[in-house]
Amino acid sequence: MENYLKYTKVFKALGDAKRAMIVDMLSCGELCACMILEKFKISQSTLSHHMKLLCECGLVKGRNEGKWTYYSLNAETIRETEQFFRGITSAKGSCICKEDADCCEGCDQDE
Amino acid sequence: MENYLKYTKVFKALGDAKRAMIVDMLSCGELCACMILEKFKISQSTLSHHMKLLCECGLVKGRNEGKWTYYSLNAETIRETEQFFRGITSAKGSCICKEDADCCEGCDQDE
DNA sequence: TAATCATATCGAACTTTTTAAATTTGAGGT
DNA sequence: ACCTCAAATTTAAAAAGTTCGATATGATTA
Repeated sequence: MENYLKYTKVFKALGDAKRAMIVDMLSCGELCACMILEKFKISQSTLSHHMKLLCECGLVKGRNEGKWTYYSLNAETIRETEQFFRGITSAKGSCICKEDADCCEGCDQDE
Repeated sequence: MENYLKYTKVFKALGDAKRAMIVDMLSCGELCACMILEKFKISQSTLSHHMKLLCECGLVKGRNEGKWTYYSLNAETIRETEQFFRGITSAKGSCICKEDADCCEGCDQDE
């Protein structure tokens, strides 16, 4: 149940084209924030905000080195998210309506 | 590039706990809107709105039968979304920054 | 220890999303 | 034809998200 909390945050993070592109860029390997900034027509503060969201949902890790911050993907969250996605989209997955008939009663509390 | 358009819509749809739960419920098989409504503490109009979003992004299909509307998952979009996710999270995927150095220039136009 | 550079945070404007009540539509049933 | 029921749409209000300029922080450099 608390999985919904965790992974809808990840999906929300990917629900923005720029953030999805940033993830794509990072799939090639670690990048400095300034490198990412060069690729986009956004302000530095906006990028910082996006990176914060990506880090908070666990999809991205940040690492400080002197003045710079290097970002890279978090393989574990990626693996888990793919698993969660499979879980909710296949009958073999968690399938809450089978497990617990009253599962959705409190669903508005976790947002 | 237009993939970002398409799949960030899917992720946005899943970026809401209730909608993710609805998808989970539908993974067990087709359900009538009224059945889904019973599970949630939301109004009929709100559910209708959520179902519209889920259909518009391609994740869910609707089918009318008399007064009722039956919803089911769209296997094709699910498969494609998983592929897209793998694409942007693995170095073997699309990796826009390798393919096109100026790929992100116009990224704010597609939202 | 100032100045500078890379990021982060704050504050405010603007846009989008979420939600529900009220209404409409469209299909049966009486 | 009229009534009823399921679902969609409209409307409006509140909540959340996006963006950027200005400012703060914190590390290197002169």
